[in-house]
This record gives sequence, structure tokens and C-alpha cells, in this order.
Amino acid sequence: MGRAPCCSKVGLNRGPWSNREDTLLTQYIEAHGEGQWRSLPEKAGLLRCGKSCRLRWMNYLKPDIKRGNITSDEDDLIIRLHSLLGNRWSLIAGRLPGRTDNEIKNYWNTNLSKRLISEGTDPNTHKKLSEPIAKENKRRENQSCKNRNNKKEMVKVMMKSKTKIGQHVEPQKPKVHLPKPTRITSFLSLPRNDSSTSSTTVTPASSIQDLNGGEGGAFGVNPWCNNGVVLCVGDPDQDPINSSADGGDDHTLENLYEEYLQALLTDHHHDHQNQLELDSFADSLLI
DNA sequence: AATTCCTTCAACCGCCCGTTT
DNA sequence: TAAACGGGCGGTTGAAGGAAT
Repeated sequence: MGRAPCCSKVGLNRGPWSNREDTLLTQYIEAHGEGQWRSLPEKAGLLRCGKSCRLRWMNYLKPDIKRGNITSDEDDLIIRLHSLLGNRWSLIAGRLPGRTDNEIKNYWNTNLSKRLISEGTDPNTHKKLSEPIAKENKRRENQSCKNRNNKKEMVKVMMKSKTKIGQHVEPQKPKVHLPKPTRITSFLSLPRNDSSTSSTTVTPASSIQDLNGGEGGAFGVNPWCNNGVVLCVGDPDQDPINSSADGGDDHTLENLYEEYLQALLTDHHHDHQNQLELDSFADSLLI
């Protein structure tokens, strides 16, 4: 089945938004609310594609959006979430109030991934780079520190080592079963865990949305689950990630994070049977 | 001062999924 | 049941601006 483009794109504006366009869009949404993106441009008097309007609103005009000045706490949280969720930027952004998926994605690509590499960590797997590569990075890093193009050189080193990662480290990558991507809306039907795990607790979608301040920031999957054991319940006080982000009990996050990683590592070393169970668990998150 | 190179990030694109008809 | 619609997501692009030469 084919799918018609979201708009004809003929005679529509593209590229950077003007102040006037921003004003029109903001005024319209303030008056009529979000949604109906396809018909919004015409009603608002904009010569823009509906998707473009949505993107502009979500990533830039929305009143509660924080811009820039990502704190070291947020850095840390992004890295941890990325290690659990991978490139699911919308899910990660959902745990960082006021941050957008686009901003986090850009920030990751331009800053954090490079930083991890410079620290000898593979940004894709979040595991230590193999010895030769780490050494090579270190050597080049030291070299580059000697000249005045420090920053520039470092990035070059990082980019080079990134290639090497793909070539040489990838095969050693342990199989970690992160939940597969799924839509936020499907979260409502997520609670379909294996009945054999009687201790299983399920976080209702509404609770998770509440944890995110009620703003489209729910996990589409619950990253605190492993093998049917849910590490997070629908109690905001128990939310390990938010409690950390808000300067709460960081030890809770640490503990749960460690527990989660430990569970993954343990499963990795288990036999084929456990592997299958893990697979089926991951699949169950999709339905 | 002019040119080249590099980095950043807003915006676009294609695809996917859930809902509606 | 199939088709169409609406919305959302992640990957990619390219213009702008800053740094280096």
C-alpha cells in the first residue's frame, strides 16, 4: 500500500522559520491547541507543511522548552539512558523535562559520543574499547595535546577510532537484549508479561506519563524490566531516573542501574535457554 | 583580510505504527 | 479487511558561523 506524501510541498516555504511564521504558529496553537497538523498550516495562514509546523512547535516554540546549557547531571543521565535505550531519543528526552529529542540527539552526536570515545568507551555499546584501540586513542590524544589544535585533533582521533570500532570491536560486542522500539501509544497494551513471573509488577502508562510531568515523555518500553522483573513501579518516588535528575536519591539510580546491568551480564553468560527467554521477554514488550 | 576547514543544530526526509473510514 | 490518514520517530542534510591557516 502506498502512502501519499504529507503535503504537496508545492508553493510551500522551506528552511528556517521567520519571526512572523513563528508568531502565527504560536498564536494559532495557543488559541486552538496542538494537533490536526495537516490542516493547521492553512488554518493558521502558514505556507508550511504540517509536519514542519509540528517540528517547529515541538522543538523550538513550545513554551516549556529549555534550550542549551545542558548540565553535567543531564549529561550523565543521557549517557545512562542511552546505554539502556540506545538511539531512542524521544524516550530519552521524555526523562529530561524541557529537552527535546532533537536537541538530545544533536548533543549526543556532537558532544557526548565524542567524549565517550575520548574516555575509551564505545558510545554504541557503552563498553570499554579494546586495549589496542584505547592505547592508540591515548597516544594520539597525547600527541594532539602537544600542539595548539588540541580540540580539533581530538575530534579527528575520535572519528578515526570510531571507524576502527566498527571494523574491529563490533564482532566482540556481547549480545545485549535491549527492548525493541515501540510507539508510546502502544504502551497501554504493554503489560503482557510472562505469567510465570508472579512477582512482576507493571507500570501503567498513566503513571509513567505522570512521572514525566504528564507530557508525552513516557517510555514506550520499560527499561527497568529484565526477564519479567520490573525494577521500577508506578510510584514517582520510586522512579530512579527522575529522582536522580531532580537531584534526588542518586544511590537509588545507581543501584537500579547496576542491578539492571548485572542482570543483562548474567543473562549473557547463561545458556541458550536463558537467551531464548530473554528474547521472548523483549518481544513481549512489543505487544 | 581572505580563504578554507570544521562544528553545530534546525529542519527535512523517509519510514513506521495506530486509528479511522 | 484494506486503504487512507494522522502523527511520531530516527537518520541525515546543509546553512551559518567560528576557528584555523
